Amino acid sequence: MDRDRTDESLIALRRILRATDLYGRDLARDAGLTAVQLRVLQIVAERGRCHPTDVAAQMGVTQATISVLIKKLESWGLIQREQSATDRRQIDLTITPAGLEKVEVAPDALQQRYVRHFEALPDWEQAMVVAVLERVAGMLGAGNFDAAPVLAAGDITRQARGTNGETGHGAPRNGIVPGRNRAQ
Amino acid sequence: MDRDRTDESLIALRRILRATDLYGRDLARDAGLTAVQLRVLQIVAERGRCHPTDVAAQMGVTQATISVLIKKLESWGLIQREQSATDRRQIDLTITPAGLEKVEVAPDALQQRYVRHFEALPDWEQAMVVAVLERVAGMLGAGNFDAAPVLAAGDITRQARGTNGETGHGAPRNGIVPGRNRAQ
DNA sequence: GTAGATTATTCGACTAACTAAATAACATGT
DNA sequence: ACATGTTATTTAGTTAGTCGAATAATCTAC
Repeated sequence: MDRDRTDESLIALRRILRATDLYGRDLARDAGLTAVQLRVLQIVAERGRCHPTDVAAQMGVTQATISVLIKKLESWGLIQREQSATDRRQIDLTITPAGLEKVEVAPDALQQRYVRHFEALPDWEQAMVVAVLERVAGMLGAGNFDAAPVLAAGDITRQARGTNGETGHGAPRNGIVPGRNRAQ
Repeated sequence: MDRDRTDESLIALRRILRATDLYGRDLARDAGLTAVQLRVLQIVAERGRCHPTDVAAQMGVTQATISVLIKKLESWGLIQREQSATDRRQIDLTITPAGLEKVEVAPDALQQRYVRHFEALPDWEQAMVVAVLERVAGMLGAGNFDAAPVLAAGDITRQARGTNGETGHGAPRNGIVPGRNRAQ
């Protein structure tokens, strides 16, 4: 019966979402940010040079809200604000290296575990996993904004991989930015 | 090269997470709840008869925080508090039908799209998707609390399936509970 | 060039989430 | 029985996120 199949696949998908959700909540904390702040950062990282209006629209909040979030993130050196050349009312947002590091560091815990298991799979099974995941991503409608401008594949994984286990977070990992306890 | 494979699989996984994340933020709003409130509800739904301490631990907050969240959710009839029989300091939390409805309604938009595509797949491909998703869930460490006590498979999907497209949210969908605009 | 629309920011005010500390009720070990 | 630990709640106070309205700067049409 394919009714059972659909159920099974939904349950498995749910388990995946649940696992990532649990991490997701803690990720921001690990980065010393709130969930909302990290989200702004992620959006800017993905879009690469966008405007406050875009971010506000994508998050479903007003410009006023974004304005103060951006202000904080800029004061921490995580994103950069500069007046647009073409339309001087607008502000061009770009993510800084420090901000990019925050975004990249985030998925660490999840990825490390996953990558370890994945690379232990036999070759044919790896291929199958890739094929299916891409199919599922498509079925979820996640397909469009492919070719992420900033987060290239190598960048995403460079940290999570690498066999030097101890310092999973790369080297510096601390700039000016807030504490890991209280995200002002 | 299996380096490329790992990258590809991570990218696909990322796309899945991104898609669900975008929905995830809006889900709470659709339910007229905040993200945190919905999360409490989800945890109680999964665990089925648990204690505030458990929820607090899982969410990484203090008991005090949970206490007031639970109070609100109870006042809205979404969860039930009753003194434990075995240890009368403890409170047994259970989700109410109304609360369950909130949790189940949530993934609708996502699921409908997914299920539609999934059921259009040829048989062998459905089997493959199920197998891989379960493997991935295991690799992500999502494996343990299987056999969800409350959310049985049928319940999860009964709403999302069914070809009557228009009223995707089932019938009643509105009880006493807060508005969809401002989640007090 | 002037009128009207857009873009971003600031200000004031409100709510949700969170904590620490105090309290109350209950359990447990000795 | 008593001391100690656990569980949940309340209280008071902090912070972050959010909005609406007001403001300033700038673009666009006419």
